[in-house]
Amino acid sequence: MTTDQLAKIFKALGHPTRLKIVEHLISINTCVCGEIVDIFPYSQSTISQHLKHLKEAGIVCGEIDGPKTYFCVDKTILEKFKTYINNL
Amino acid sequence: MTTDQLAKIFKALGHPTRLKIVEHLISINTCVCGEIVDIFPYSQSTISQHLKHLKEAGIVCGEIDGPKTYFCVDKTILEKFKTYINNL
DNA sequence: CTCCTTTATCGTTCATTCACGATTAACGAT
DNA sequence: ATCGTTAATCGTGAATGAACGATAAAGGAG
Repeated sequence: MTTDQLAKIFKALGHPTRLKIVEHLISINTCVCGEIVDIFPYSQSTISQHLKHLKEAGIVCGEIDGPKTYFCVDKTILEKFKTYINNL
Repeated sequence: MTTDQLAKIFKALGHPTRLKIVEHLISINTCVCGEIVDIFPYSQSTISQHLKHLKEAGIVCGEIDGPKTYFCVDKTILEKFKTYINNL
């Protein structure tokens, strides 16, 4: 992983709401956008934008299934990220 | 550590230059601002701002010694940060 | 005291981010 | 074919960030 890729992940996690979204995704493994909207005091469009941000950083992936999208944390990337930090 | 504190650290590391500065500080333990300015293609004021950002996030500390300031990574905070990530 | 070095801060400009409501797109069910 | 649900995108405004040059502050050397 390049420094730029790592910095992108750090940046994506550098927002309280996005960090909490990732924590939530890890705890329940997978969920749809609507569930996250229900938990946080932000609009659907805001949550969708945060999820997009996390996806673009590569730390989260989404699978479209009909009108829903199932989001989950990319564990391969997360492990690489953890390894990087542990080597700091 | 609260989510907000953690997010601040993530955010501080979420810029390629700042991430490289932290890597450099870890590798040489401590150094002054001028050394960092010499390494990166940015002005003194820009580097100083990045260091301020890192200090405000708590991941870096600076000790004033005469006209110089010695910067280093706060290892206690770094360890707490690592622990958090490993528990993800 | 004056000069030089070192770092911090100020003020500016341009770009990006955050949050929102409104709209669009895609799909399922009736 | 239409309606309801779900999510993504568009467009906007306010706030923040990144980089710079110029200036200020603080200390050491002569």
